[in-house]
Amino acid sequence: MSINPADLRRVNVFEKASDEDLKIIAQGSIERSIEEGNFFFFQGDPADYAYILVAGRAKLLQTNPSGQQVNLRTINAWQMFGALGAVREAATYPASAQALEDCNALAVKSTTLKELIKDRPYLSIGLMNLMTDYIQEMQERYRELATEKVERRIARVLLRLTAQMGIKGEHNTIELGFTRKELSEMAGTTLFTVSRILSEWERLGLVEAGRERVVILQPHELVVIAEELEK
Amino acid sequence: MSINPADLRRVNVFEKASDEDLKIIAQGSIERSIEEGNFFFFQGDPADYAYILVAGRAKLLQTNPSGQQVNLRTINAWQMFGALGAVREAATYPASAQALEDCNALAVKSTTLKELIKDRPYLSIGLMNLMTDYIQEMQERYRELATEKVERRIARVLLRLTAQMGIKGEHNTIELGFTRKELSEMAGTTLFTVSRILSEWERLGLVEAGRERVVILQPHELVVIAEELEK
DNA sequence: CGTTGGGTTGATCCAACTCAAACGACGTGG
DNA sequence: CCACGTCGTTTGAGTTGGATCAACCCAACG
Repeated sequence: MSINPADLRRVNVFEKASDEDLKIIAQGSIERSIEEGNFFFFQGDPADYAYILVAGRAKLLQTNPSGQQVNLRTINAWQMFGALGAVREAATYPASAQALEDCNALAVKSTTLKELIKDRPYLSIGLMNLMTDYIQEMQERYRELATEKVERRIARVLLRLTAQMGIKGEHNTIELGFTRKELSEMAGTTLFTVSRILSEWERLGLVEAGRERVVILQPHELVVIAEELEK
Repeated sequence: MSINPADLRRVNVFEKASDEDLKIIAQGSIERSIEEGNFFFFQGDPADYAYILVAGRAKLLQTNPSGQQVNLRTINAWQMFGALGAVREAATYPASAQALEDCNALAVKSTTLKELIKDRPYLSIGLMNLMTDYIQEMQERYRELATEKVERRIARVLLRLTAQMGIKGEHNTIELGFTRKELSEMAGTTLFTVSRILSEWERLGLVEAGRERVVILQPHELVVIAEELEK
Protein backbone atom coordinates (compact mmCIF):
# COMPACT_ATOMS: atom_id res chain seq x y z
CA MET A 1 0.00 0.00 0.00
CA SER A 2 2.77 2.40 0.86
CA ILE A 3 4.50 4.14 -1.97
CA ASN A 4 8.05 3.58 -3.00
CA PRO A 5 9.90 6.91 -2.84
CA ALA A 6 11.64 6.10 -6.11
CA ASP A 7 8.25 6.10 -7.84
CA LEU A 8 8.03 9.78 -7.06
CA ARG A 9 10.53 10.37 -9.78
CA ARG A 10 7.74 9.71 -12.24
CA VAL A 11 6.35 13.05 -11.15
CA ASN A 12 7.76 15.69 -13.47
CA VAL A 13 8.49 18.09 -10.67
CA PHE A 14 10.60 15.54 -8.83
CA GLU A 15 12.41 14.23 -11.87
CA LYS A 16 15.70 15.60 -10.68
CA ALA A 17 15.27 15.05 -6.98
CA SER A 18 17.88 13.24 -4.95
CA ASP A 19 16.97 9.95 -3.27
CA GLU A 20 17.18 11.73 0.00
CA ASP A 21 14.76 14.43 -0.97
CA LEU A 22 12.30 11.83 -2.17
CA LYS A 23 12.48 10.19 1.19
CA ILE A 24 11.81 13.46 2.94
CA ILE A 25 8.83 14.04 0.72
CA ALA A 26 7.49 10.53 1.17
CA GLN A 27 7.82 10.87 4.92
CA GLY A 28 6.25 14.28 5.03
CA SER A 29 3.13 13.04 3.34
CA ILE A 30 0.15 10.79 3.83
CA GLU A 31 -1.84 8.63 1.50
CA ARG A 32 -5.42 9.39 0.77
CA SER A 33 -7.97 7.30 -1.10
CA ILE A 34 -10.85 9.20 -2.58
CA GLU A 35 -13.85 7.44 -4.03
CA GLU A 36 -15.28 8.39 -7.38
CA GLY A 37 -17.27 11.57 -7.09
CA ASN A 38 -15.77 12.64 -3.80
CA PHE A 39 -13.56 15.64 -3.34
CA PHE A 40 -9.91 16.01 -2.49
CA PHE A 41 -10.57 19.57 -1.47
CA PHE A 42 -12.93 22.41 -2.15
CA GLN A 43 -12.38 25.82 -3.54
CA GLY A 44 -11.62 28.04 -0.57
CA ASP A 45 -10.22 25.38 1.76
CA PRO A 46 -6.84 26.22 3.26
CA ALA A 47 -4.22 24.81 0.93
CA ASP A 48 -2.36 22.70 3.46
CA TYR A 49 -1.45 19.87 1.12
CA ALA A 50 -0.24 19.44 -2.40
CA TYR A 51 -1.34 16.23 -4.05
CA ILE A 52 0.27 13.70 -6.31
CA LEU A 53 -2.19 11.46 -8.02
CA VAL A 54 -0.98 7.88 -7.86
CA ALA A 55 -3.92 6.07 -9.41
CA GLY A 56 -7.20 7.12 -11.00
CA ARG A 57 -8.27 10.34 -12.63
CA ALA A 58 -9.45 13.59 -11.15
CA LYS A 59 -10.52 17.01 -12.29
CA LEU A 60 -10.03 20.55 -11.13
CA LEU A 61 -13.17 22.62 -11.34
CA GLN A 62 -14.73 25.87 -10.30
CA THR A 63 -18.36 26.50 -9.55
CA ASN A 64 -20.03 29.85 -9.77
CA PRO A 65 -22.42 31.10 -7.10
CA SER A 66 -25.43 29.57 -8.86
CA GLY A 67 -23.79 26.17 -9.13
CA GLN A 68 -22.66 25.92 -12.71
CA GLN A 69 -19.40 24.05 -13.12
CA VAL A 70 -16.41 24.71 -15.27
CA ASN A 71 -13.64 22.20 -15.75
CA LEU A 72 -10.21 23.66 -15.53
CA ARG A 73 -8.06 20.59 -15.91
CA THR A 74 -8.07 16.82 -15.91
CA ILE A 75 -5.45 15.16 -13.79
CA ASN A 76 -3.86 11.81 -14.56
CA ALA A 77 -1.60 9.56 -12.58
CA TRP A 78 1.72 11.03 -11.44
CA GLN A 79 0.62 14.55 -11.95
CA MET A 80 0.81 17.04 -9.16
CA PHE A 81 -2.04 19.36 -8.29
CA GLY A 82 -3.04 21.78 -5.60
CA ALA A 83 0.57 22.86 -5.39
CA LEU A 84 0.12 26.54 -4.92
CA GLY A 85 -0.01 26.11 -1.17
CA ALA A 86 3.65 25.22 -1.48
CA VAL A 87 4.36 28.78 -2.43
CA ARG A 88 1.94 31.20 -0.93
CA GLU A 89 1.47 31.94 2.71
CA ALA A 90 -1.96 31.12 4.04
CA ALA A 91 -3.18 30.15 0.62
CA THR A 92 -6.58 28.69 -0.10
CA TYR A 93 -7.28 26.43 -3.06
CA PRO A 94 -8.61 28.47 -5.97
CA ALA A 95 -10.52 25.47 -7.33
CA SER A 96 -12.03 22.21 -6.16
CA ALA A 97 -10.61 18.78 -7.02
CA GLN A 98 -12.96 15.88 -7.57
CA ALA A 99 -12.19 12.22 -8.28
CA LEU A 100 -13.45 11.07 -11.65
CA GLU A 101 -12.65 7.49 -10.70
CA ASP A 102 -11.58 5.94 -7.43
CA CYS A 103 -8.28 7.60 -6.70
CA ASN A 104 -5.16 7.06 -4.71
CA ALA A 105 -3.09 10.07 -3.96
CA LEU A 106 -0.17 11.24 -1.92
CA ALA A 107 -0.84 14.34 0.12
CA VAL A 108 2.34 16.28 0.73
CA LYS A 109 2.33 18.85 3.50
CA SER A 110 2.69 22.31 2.07
CA THR A 111 5.09 23.14 4.85
CA THR A 112 7.37 20.29 3.78
CA LEU A 113 7.51 21.59 0.25
CA LYS A 114 7.93 25.15 1.38
CA GLU A 115 10.90 24.03 3.43
CA LEU A 116 12.49 22.17 0.54
CA ILE A 117 11.96 24.90 -2.00
CA LYS A 118 14.22 27.21 -0.05
CA ASP A 119 17.36 25.44 -1.16
CA ARG A 120 16.40 23.08 -3.97
CA PRO A 121 16.45 25.06 -7.18
CA TYR A 122 15.43 22.00 -9.17
CA LEU A 123 12.21 22.00 -7.22
CA SER A 124 11.36 25.64 -7.83
CA ILE A 125 12.20 25.22 -11.45
CA GLY A 126 10.07 22.11 -11.72
CA LEU A 127 7.15 23.89 -10.12
CA MET A 128 7.60 26.90 -12.33
CA ASN A 129 7.60 24.70 -15.37
CA LEU A 130 4.38 23.17 -14.19
CA MET A 131 2.92 26.61 -13.71
CA THR A 132 4.02 28.06 -17.01
CA ASP A 133 2.61 25.05 -18.83
CA TYR A 134 -0.65 25.52 -17.10
CA ILE A 135 -0.68 29.24 -17.76
CA GLN A 136 -0.17 28.64 -21.41
CA GLU A 137 -2.97 26.14 -21.57
CA MET A 138 -5.34 28.43 -19.71
CA GLN A 139 -4.48 31.32 -21.98
CA GLU A 140 -5.18 29.21 -25.02
CA ARG A 141 -8.44 27.97 -23.68
CA TYR A 142 -9.46 31.43 -22.65
CA ARG A 143 -8.87 32.71 -26.12
CA GLU A 144 -10.75 29.81 -27.61
CA LEU A 145 -13.69 30.38 -25.38
CA ALA A 146 -13.73 34.04 -26.29
CA THR A 147 -13.30 33.69 -30.02
CA GLU A 148 -14.08 30.22 -31.36
CA LYS A 149 -17.46 28.69 -31.77
CA VAL A 150 -18.67 25.61 -30.03
CA GLU A 151 -18.06 22.98 -32.66
CA ARG A 152 -14.43 23.93 -32.87
CA ARG A 153 -14.05 24.04 -29.12
CA ILE A 154 -15.45 20.57 -28.76
CA ALA A 155 -13.05 19.31 -31.40
CA ARG A 156 -10.20 20.84 -29.46
CA VAL A 157 -11.33 19.28 -26.22
CA LEU A 158 -11.34 15.86 -27.81
CA LEU A 159 -7.95 16.43 -29.36
CA ARG A 160 -6.47 17.63 -26.10
CA LEU A 161 -7.85 14.60 -24.34
CA THR A 162 -6.49 12.21 -26.91
CA ALA A 163 -3.09 13.85 -26.64
CA GLN A 164 -3.09 13.52 -22.87
CA MET A 165 -4.42 10.08 -22.41
CA GLY A 166 -5.63 8.53 -25.60
CA ILE A 167 -5.54 4.77 -25.66
CA LYS A 168 -4.82 4.00 -29.24
CA GLY A 169 -6.76 1.21 -30.86
CA GLU A 170 -6.42 -0.10 -34.41
CA HIS A 171 -5.90 2.38 -37.26
CA ASN A 172 -5.41 5.41 -35.04
CA THR A 173 -8.83 5.16 -33.48
CA ILE A 174 -8.88 6.53 -29.96
CA GLU A 175 -11.38 5.79 -27.27
CA LEU A 176 -12.31 8.28 -24.58
CA GLY A 177 -14.43 7.61 -21.54
CA PHE A 178 -16.34 10.79 -20.79
CA THR A 179 -19.99 11.68 -20.44
CA ARG A 180 -21.54 14.39 -22.58
CA LYS A 181 -21.84 16.43 -19.46
CA GLU A 182 -18.15 16.21 -18.68
CA LEU A 183 -17.24 17.11 -22.23
CA SER A 184 -19.59 20.07 -22.15
CA GLU A 185 -17.98 21.34 -18.97
CA MET A 186 -14.60 21.13 -20.60
CA ALA A 187 -15.72 22.93 -23.72
CA GLY A 188 -17.76 25.55 -21.92
CA THR A 189 -21.10 24.60 -23.40
CA THR A 190 -24.12 22.41 -22.62
CA LEU A 191 -24.50 18.67 -22.77
CA PHE A 192 -27.22 19.08 -25.39
CA THR A 193 -24.98 20.89 -27.78
CA VAL A 194 -22.24 18.32 -27.31
CA SER A 195 -24.70 15.54 -27.99
CA ARG A 196 -25.95 17.19 -31.15
CA ILE A 197 -22.50 17.80 -32.50
CA LEU A 198 -21.30 14.31 -31.74
CA SER A 199 -24.35 12.93 -33.51
CA GLU A 200 -23.55 15.11 -36.46
CA TRP A 201 -19.96 13.90 -36.50
CA GLU A 202 -21.13 10.33 -36.20
CA ARG A 203 -23.28 10.82 -39.28
CA LEU A 204 -20.15 12.02 -41.06
CA GLY A 205 -18.19 9.02 -39.87
CA LEU A 206 -15.68 11.00 -37.82
CA VAL A 207 -16.50 9.45 -34.49
CA GLU A 208 -18.51 6.73 -32.90
CA ALA A 209 -20.57 7.90 -29.95
CA GLY A 210 -21.72 5.64 -27.17
CA ARG A 211 -22.71 5.80 -23.56
CA GLU A 212 -19.91 7.53 -21.65
CA ARG A 213 -17.73 6.84 -24.62
CA VAL A 214 -16.47 8.54 -27.74
CA VAL A 215 -14.34 6.71 -30.26
CA ILE A 216 -12.46 8.96 -32.58
CA LEU A 217 -12.29 7.33 -35.98
CA GLN A 218 -10.71 10.10 -37.98
CA PRO A 219 -8.49 12.25 -35.79
CA HIS A 220 -7.25 14.09 -38.80
CA GLU A 221 -10.70 15.33 -39.72
CA LEU A 222 -11.14 16.63 -36.19
CA VAL A 223 -7.94 18.58 -36.56
CA VAL A 224 -9.38 20.14 -39.68
CA ILE A 225 -12.47 21.23 -37.78
CA ALA A 226 -10.35 22.54 -34.92
CA GLU A 227 -7.95 24.53 -37.06
CA GLU A 228 -9.49 25.30 -40.40
CA LEU A 229 -9.86 28.97 -41.20
CA GLU A 230 -12.86 28.86 -43.54
CA LYS A 231 -16.42 28.22 -42.60
CA MET B 1 17.56 58.09 -18.48
CA SER B 2 19.25 55.16 -16.83
CA ILE B 3 17.40 53.42 -14.05
CA ASN B 4 18.45 53.42 -10.46
CA PRO B 5 18.91 49.79 -9.36
CA ALA B 6 17.19 50.57 -6.07
CA ASP B 7 14.04 51.40 -7.98
CA LEU B 8 13.86 47.78 -8.97
CA ARG B 9 12.75 47.00 -5.49
CA ARG B 10 9.39 48.43 -6.45
CA VAL B 11 8.95 45.31 -8.55
CA ASN B 12 7.24 42.71 -6.40
CA VAL B 13 9.50 39.95 -7.54
CA PHE B 14 12.58 41.84 -6.47
CA GLU B 15 11.22 43.08 -3.20
CA LYS B 16 13.64 40.97 -1.23
CA ALA B 17 16.62 41.23 -3.50
CA SER B 18 20.01 42.30 -2.19
CA ASP B 19 21.55 45.51 -3.50
CA GLU B 20 24.09 43.40 -5.24
CA ASP B 21 21.52 41.31 -7.06
CA LEU B 22 19.76 44.44 -8.20
CA LYS B 23 22.99 45.66 -9.65
CA ILE B 24 23.50 42.41 -11.51
CA ILE B 25 20.01 42.65 -12.89
CA ALA B 26 20.37 46.27 -13.88
CA GLN B 27 23.61 45.50 -15.62
CA GLY B 28 22.29 42.45 -17.38
CA SER B 29 19.50 44.42 -18.96
CA ILE B 30 18.82 47.14 -21.46
CA GLU B 31 16.29 49.90 -21.67
CA ARG B 32 13.69 49.90 -24.37
CA SER B 33 11.23 52.61 -25.29
CA ILE B 34 8.16 51.45 -27.13
CA GLU B 35 5.74 53.89 -28.68
CA GLU B 36 2.02 53.60 -28.19
CA GLY B 37 0.65 50.86 -30.37
CA ASN B 38 3.98 49.18 -30.98
CA PHE B 39 4.92 45.79 -29.68
CA PHE B 40 7.42 44.63 -27.11
CA PHE B 41 7.28 41.17 -28.59
CA PHE B 42 4.96 38.93 -30.52
CA GLN B 43 3.41 35.65 -29.66
CA GLY B 44 5.88 33.01 -30.86
CA ASP B 45 9.04 35.11 -30.64
CA PRO B 46 11.86 33.48 -28.70
CA ALA B 47 11.52 34.60 -25.10
CA ASP B 48 14.97 36.03 -24.66
CA TYR B 49 14.01 38.88 -22.36
CA ALA B 50 11.75 39.43 -19.41
CA TYR B 51 10.41 42.95 -19.12
CA ILE B 52 9.83 45.34 -16.30
CA LEU B 53 7.57 48.19 -17.20
CA VAL B 54 8.99 51.43 -15.90
CA ALA B 55 6.53 53.91 -17.33
CA GLY B 56 3.33 53.69 -19.35
CA ARG B 57 0.79 50.92 -19.72
CA ALA B 58 0.83 47.81 -21.85
CA LYS B 59 -1.32 44.80 -22.52
CA LEU B 60 -0.77 41.13 -23.10
CA LEU B 61 -2.93 39.72 -25.85
CA GLN B 62 -3.45 36.75 -28.06
CA THR B 63 -4.79 36.74 -31.57
CA ASN B 64 -6.45 33.81 -33.21
CA PRO B 65 -5.66 32.76 -36.79
CA SER B 66 -8.37 35.00 -38.21
CA GLY B 67 -7.14 38.06 -36.34
CA GLN B 68 -9.54 38.45 -33.45
CA GLN B 69 -7.89 39.70 -30.29
CA VAL B 70 -8.26 38.72 -26.70
CA ASN B 71 -6.79 40.70 -23.85
CA LEU B 72 -5.14 38.60 -21.24
CA ARG B 73 -3.79 41.21 -18.91
CA THR B 74 -3.07 44.89 -18.52
CA ILE B 75 0.35 45.79 -17.27
CA ASN B 76 1.14 48.82 -15.17
CA ALA B 77 4.37 50.39 -14.09
CA TRP B 78 6.74 48.23 -12.06
CA GLN B 79 5.09 45.04 -13.08
CA MET B 80 7.07 42.28 -14.68
CA PHE B 81 5.91 40.46 -17.78
CA GLY B 82 7.21 37.98 -20.32
CA ALA B 83 9.02 36.25 -17.51
CA LEU B 84 8.49 32.69 -18.52
CA GLY B 85 11.65 32.74 -20.60
CA ALA B 86 13.42 32.92 -17.27
CA VAL B 87 12.32 29.41 -16.55
CA ARG B 88 11.86 27.34 -19.65
CA GLU B 89 14.54 26.33 -22.05
CA ALA B 90 14.09 27.67 -25.56
CA ALA B 91 10.76 29.20 -24.65
CA THR B 92 8.71 31.35 -26.96
CA TYR B 93 6.29 34.00 -25.72
CA PRO B 94 2.79 32.59 -25.51
CA ALA B 95 1.24 36.02 -26.07
CA SER B 96 2.08 39.38 -27.61
CA ALA B 97 2.74 42.53 -25.60
CA GLN B 98 1.62 45.88 -26.94
CA ALA B 99 2.10 49.36 -25.55
CA LEU B 100 -1.16 51.11 -24.69
CA GLU B 101 0.74 54.33 -24.14
CA ASP B 102 4.32 55.29 -24.81
CA CYS B 103 6.30 52.98 -22.61
CA ASN B 104 9.67 52.70 -21.00
CA ALA B 105 10.80 49.28 -19.97
CA LEU B 106 13.76 47.39 -18.73
CA ALA B 107 14.53 44.26 -20.71
CA VAL B 108 16.30 41.70 -18.58
CA LYS B 109 18.14 38.90 -20.34
CA SER B 110 16.46 35.61 -19.64
CA THR B 111 19.86 34.05 -19.19
CA THR B 112 20.66 36.53 -16.41
CA LEU B 113 17.52 35.58 -14.55
CA LYS B 114 18.01 31.91 -15.17
CA GLU B 115 21.45 32.20 -13.65
CA LEU B 116 20.18 34.04 -10.59
CA ILE B 117 17.28 31.73 -9.97
CA LYS B 118 19.63 28.85 -9.35
CA ASP B 119 20.62 30.10 -5.93
CA ARG B 120 18.21 32.89 -5.01
CA PRO B 121 15.17 31.26 -3.46
CA TYR B 122 13.55 34.65 -2.92
CA LEU B 123 13.56 35.08 -6.67
CA SER B 124 11.92 31.74 -7.45
CA ILE B 125 9.38 32.37 -4.78
CA GLY B 126 8.68 35.84 -6.09
CA LEU B 127 8.20 34.50 -9.59
CA MET B 128 5.98 31.70 -8.36
CA ASN B 129 3.85 34.18 -6.49
CA LEU B 130 3.50 36.15 -9.68
CA MET B 131 2.51 33.02 -11.53
CA THR B 132 0.03 31.73 -9.01
CA ASP B 133 -1.63 35.13 -8.88
CA TYR B 134 -1.95 35.13 -12.60
CA ILE B 135 -3.23 31.56 -12.69
CA GLN B 136 -5.92 32.45 -10.23
CA GLU B 137 -7.00 35.42 -12.23
CA MET B 138 -7.08 33.45 -15.45
CA GLN B 139 -9.11 30.70 -13.84
CA GLU B 140 -11.61 33.20 -12.59
CA ARG B 141 -11.91 34.90 -15.89
CA TYR B 142 -12.22 31.61 -17.68
CA ARG B 143 -15.09 30.62 -15.46
CA GLU B 144 -16.74 33.97 -15.93
CA LEU B 145 -16.48 33.74 -19.67
CA ALA B 146 -17.95 30.27 -19.59
CA THR B 147 -20.80 30.93 -17.21
CA GLU B 148 -21.67 34.59 -16.78
CA LYS B 149 -23.40 36.78 -19.25
CA VAL B 150 -21.97 39.84 -20.86
CA GLU B 151 -23.38 42.55 -18.66
CA ARG B 152 -21.91 40.94 -15.60
CA ARG B 153 -18.58 40.36 -17.28
CA ILE B 154 -18.33 43.99 -18.25
CA ALA B 155 -19.11 45.02 -14.71
CA ARG B 156 -16.31 42.77 -13.50
CA VAL B 157 -13.87 44.18 -15.98
CA LEU B 158 -14.56 47.68 -14.75
CA LEU B 159 -14.26 46.62 -11.15
CA ARG B 160 -10.99 44.82 -11.79
CA LEU B 161 -9.64 47.88 -13.52
CA THR B 162 -10.66 50.18 -10.73
CA ALA B 163 -9.01 47.89 -8.21
CA GLN B 164 -5.77 47.85 -10.20
CA MET B 165 -5.44 51.43 -11.14
CA GLY B 166 -8.44 53.49 -10.35
CA ILE B 167 -7.81 57.14 -9.73
CA LYS B 168 -10.30 58.09 -7.13
CA GLY B 169 -12.11 61.35 -7.58
CA GLU B 170 -14.68 62.93 -5.31
CA HIS B 171 -17.27 60.72 -3.62
CA ASN B 172 -15.74 57.43 -4.72
CA THR B 173 -16.09 58.17 -8.38
CA ILE B 174 -13.42 56.50 -10.46
CA GLU B 175 -12.25 57.44 -13.89
CA LEU B 176 -10.92 54.93 -16.39
CA GLY B 177 -9.31 55.69 -19.72
CA PHE B 178 -10.22 52.90 -22.10
CA THR B 179 -11.93 52.74 -25.44
CA ARG B 180 -15.03 50.60 -25.94
CA LYS B 181 -12.95 48.34 -28.07
CA GLU B 182 -10.39 47.77 -25.35
CA LEU B 183 -13.09 47.07 -22.82
CA SER B 184 -14.77 44.64 -25.17
CA GLU B 185 -11.53 42.75 -25.66
CA MET B 186 -11.13 42.45 -21.93
CA ALA B 187 -14.67 41.23 -21.43
CA GLY B 188 -14.69 38.89 -24.40
CA THR B 189 -17.43 40.66 -26.30
CA THR B 190 -17.86 43.30 -29.01
CA LEU B 191 -17.50 47.03 -28.82
CA PHE B 192 -21.16 47.39 -29.77
CA THR B 193 -22.37 45.45 -26.82
CA VAL B 194 -20.11 47.38 -24.47
CA SER B 195 -21.43 50.63 -25.86
CA ARG B 196 -25.03 49.56 -25.43
CA ILE B 197 -24.53 48.43 -21.89
CA LEU B 198 -22.63 51.55 -20.88
CA SER B 199 -25.42 53.65 -22.35
CA GLU B 200 -27.90 51.65 -20.35
CA TRP B 201 -25.88 52.14 -17.18
CA GLU B 202 -25.56 55.80 -17.90
CA ARG B 203 -29.35 56.06 -18.17
CA LEU B 204 -29.49 54.47 -14.71
CA GLY B 205 -26.93 56.89 -13.37
CA LEU B 206 -24.32 54.26 -12.56
CA VAL B 207 -21.63 55.60 -14.81
CA GLU B 208 -20.78 58.48 -17.01
CA ALA B 209 -19.55 57.45 -20.44
CA GLY B 210 -17.36 59.59 -22.62
CA ARG B 211 -14.81 59.32 -25.34
CA GLU B 212 -12.12 56.89 -24.21
CA ARG B 213 -13.42 57.41 -20.74
CA VAL B 214 -15.73 55.82 -18.24
CA VAL B 215 -16.44 57.41 -14.90
CA ILE B 216 -17.88 55.10 -12.35
CA LEU B 217 -20.35 56.98 -10.24
CA GLN B 218 -21.76 54.17 -8.18
CA PRO B 219 -19.20 51.43 -7.70
CA HIS B 220 -21.45 49.68 -5.29
CA GLU B 221 -24.20 49.24 -7.85
CA LEU B 222 -21.69 47.73 -10.23
CA VAL B 223 -20.74 45.23 -7.58
CA VAL B 224 -24.39 44.30 -7.32
CA ILE B 225 -24.56 43.66 -11.05
CA ALA B 226 -21.32 41.69 -10.93
CA GLU B 227 -22.29 39.49 -8.01
CA GLU B 228 -26.03 39.39 -7.61
CA LEU B 229 -27.58 35.97 -7.88
CA GLU B 230 -31.01 36.88 -9.23
CA LYS B 231 -31.81 37.96 -12.73
C1' DC C 1 -13.40 72.78 -42.51
C1' DG C 2 -12.68 68.30 -43.95
C1' DT C 3 -10.97 64.16 -42.15
C1' DT C 4 -10.35 60.78 -38.88
C1' DG C 5 -11.35 57.91 -35.09
C1' DG C 6 -14.33 56.87 -31.35
C1' DG C 7 -19.07 56.27 -30.14
C1' DT C 8 -24.12 55.34 -30.59
C1' DT C 9 -28.17 53.17 -32.17
C1' DG C 10 -31.35 50.51 -34.92
C1' DA C 11 -32.46 46.36 -37.67
C1' DT C 12 -31.54 41.81 -38.54
C1' DC C 13 -29.97 37.20 -37.86
C1' DC C 14 -28.36 33.01 -36.02
C1' DA C 15 -25.74 29.99 -32.92
C1' DA C 16 -26.49 28.07 -28.97
C1' DC C 17 -29.27 27.72 -24.78
C1' DT C 18 -33.51 26.06 -22.56
C1' DC C 19 -37.11 23.03 -21.76
C1' DA C 20 -39.69 18.93 -22.51
C1' DA C 21 -40.25 14.36 -23.95
C1' DA C 22 -38.78 10.01 -24.90
C1' DC C 23 -35.26 6.44 -25.72
C1' DG C 24 -32.04 2.83 -24.48
C1' DA C 25 -28.39 0.80 -21.80
C1' DC C 26 -27.48 -0.85 -17.39
C1' DG C 27 -27.83 -2.67 -12.81
C1' DT C 28 -30.67 -4.43 -9.18
C1' DG C 29 -33.63 -6.96 -6.63
C1' DG C 30 -37.66 -9.72 -6.50
C1' DC D 1 -35.20 -13.85 -16.03
C1' DC D 2 -38.07 -10.14 -16.06
C1' DA D 3 -39.58 -5.62 -14.27
C1' DC D 4 -38.26 -1.50 -12.81
C1' DG D 5 -35.76 2.65 -11.80
C1' DT D 6 -31.74 5.20 -12.86
C1' DC D 7 -28.84 7.63 -15.60
C1' DG D 8 -26.86 9.09 -19.79
C1' DT D 9 -28.33 10.33 -24.13
C1' DT D 10 -30.98 11.98 -28.16
C1' DT D 11 -34.03 14.96 -30.55
C1' DG D 12 -37.39 18.46 -31.41
C1' DA D 13 -39.45 23.05 -30.72
C1' DG D 14 -39.11 27.50 -29.11
C1' DT D 15 -36.51 31.42 -27.39
C1' DT D 16 -32.94 34.68 -26.99
C1' DG D 17 -28.57 36.96 -26.05
C1' DG D 18 -25.40 38.99 -28.55
C1' DA D 19 -23.04 39.32 -32.88
C1' DT D 20 -23.13 41.53 -37.25
C1' DC D 21 -23.92 45.18 -40.42
C1' DA D 22 -24.98 49.78 -41.69
C1' DA D 23 -25.92 54.45 -40.89
C1' DC D 24 -24.99 58.29 -38.41
C1' DC D 25 -23.21 61.44 -34.73
C1' DC D 26 -19.72 64.08 -32.59
C1' DA D 27 -15.23 65.75 -30.89
C1' DA D 28 -10.54 66.54 -31.84
C1' DC D 29 -7.16 68.11 -34.81
C1' DG D 30 -4.34 69.47 -38.66
